[in-house]
Amino acid sequence: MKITRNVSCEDCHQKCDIHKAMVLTGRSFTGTNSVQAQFSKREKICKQGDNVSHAIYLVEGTAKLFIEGINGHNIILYLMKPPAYIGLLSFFESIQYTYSVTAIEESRVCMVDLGILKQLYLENHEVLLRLNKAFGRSVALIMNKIICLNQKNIRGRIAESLLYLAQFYGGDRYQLSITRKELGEMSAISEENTVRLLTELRQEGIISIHGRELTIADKTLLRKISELG
Amino acid sequence: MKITRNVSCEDCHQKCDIHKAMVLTGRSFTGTNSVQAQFSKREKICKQGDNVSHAIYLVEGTAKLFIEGINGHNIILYLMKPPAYIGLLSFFESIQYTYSVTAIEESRVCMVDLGILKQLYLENHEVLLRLNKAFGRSVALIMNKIICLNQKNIRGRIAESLLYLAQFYGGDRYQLSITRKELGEMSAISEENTVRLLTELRQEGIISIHGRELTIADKTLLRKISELG
DNA sequence: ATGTAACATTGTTTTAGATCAATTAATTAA
DNA sequence: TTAATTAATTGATCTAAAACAATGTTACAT
Repeated sequence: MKITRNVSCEDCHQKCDIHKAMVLTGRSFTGTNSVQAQFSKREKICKQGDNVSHAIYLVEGTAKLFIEGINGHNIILYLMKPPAYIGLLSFFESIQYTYSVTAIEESRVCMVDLGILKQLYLENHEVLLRLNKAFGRSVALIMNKIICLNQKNIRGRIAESLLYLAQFYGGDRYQLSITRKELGEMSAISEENTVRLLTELRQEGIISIHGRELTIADKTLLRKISELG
Repeated sequence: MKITRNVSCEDCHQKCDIHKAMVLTGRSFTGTNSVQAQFSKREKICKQGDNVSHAIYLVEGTAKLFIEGINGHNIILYLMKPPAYIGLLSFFESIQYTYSVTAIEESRVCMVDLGILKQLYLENHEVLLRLNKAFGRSVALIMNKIICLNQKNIRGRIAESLLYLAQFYGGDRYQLSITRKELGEMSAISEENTVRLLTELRQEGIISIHGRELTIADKTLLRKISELG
């Protein structure tokens, strides 16, 4: 982590939700102690078990949100791109993070003091409502993940992950920013089986793949596989 | 389901969060269309996929919240006892329930029109904050569930479920209100293996069990099993 | 009381998917 | 430019836990 700037939001040209709320309530930006930090690939932005001290907002780059399990066995719940709250799920009840976030591309985040955010939503429930919605979206993703991981076989799970990525990257042809191992961690599949499944899907003409570039050739069929497992 | 009363909250002697908020904002109770309903054992209170039209509040009894998976394979996320919001996780973002809730004991719920709740939190962010906290608690449970189901072996999973139940019932000796099958659905274990594991734990002197009455004899060891799998 | 349906138990078989092992390819750093 | 990591691939083996099967038990309705 490298602190890029120690600035008030005034000087920031990323107009995030929190900034908007501050303008709306006519609050002063001085003394907000907002910090912008840079994270390089593979660097941890927040760690499961650590105290939640700031609301972290992803401003640039890509990151993965995952649970650290026993003997280094992780589960990636979802990927994130800006704008996105990072320190969100742990916000209202937990004091410690229940998950970790790691940059998978060079990323920039903004860290806002929790106290300020709390004062803010006391004055303006719009902030709270917006936080809530983001919250709700995360939960929907997680609920879906539970079903997927526990009800589908590995074929269905990887199909679902590939469809998720298409949505995430915004197209049926995308450059994977995650490794095979990480793709496995998204789907609770071992690295080896992840590779085997990709090969299988390629041989069946459902996807085509060259290194990290992946194209979904037959989306209908991939959806079917995702549904039926 | 049997509608017990079609009353405004004035006549209700269960002073729930929503009621408190209404008093606080000085709102009228007439025309709130709140409905109280009775559900018998095994009856569904809300169903995955159905539209969310009311905030449902558990007033009496016990219920299980679960995801309905493929070929009748359910996952119970947690149990609920009053006071608890039932139609909560789907509240802010989803229009359809992402889960089902079934009474496992004779239960009574209160159904409050969503529109009213929305008006209410616009006027009083305390409601929203309280909803949020309940929300956060649920998420914490769910996050934990994901780890458990994917990182632990069946022995660790059932140990965790038994510890959860001790907490839920409020003691190390409790009358199981769920069947073996349901205990399995809490832990993603087949009914048969659930029985086998219970027998195993009994033979090891870690629990003692007579029909539906279960006593945790060695909590320390059970915790160890839950941790190490 | 008696039959029916829901629940519990135990043994056997099967299999999906992990783990192990070994090799090749691609990045990254020096 | 070449070591040194890190990532990808393929085959062989192993095993945890599901599925199958059969039987006993309890609870509930008529």
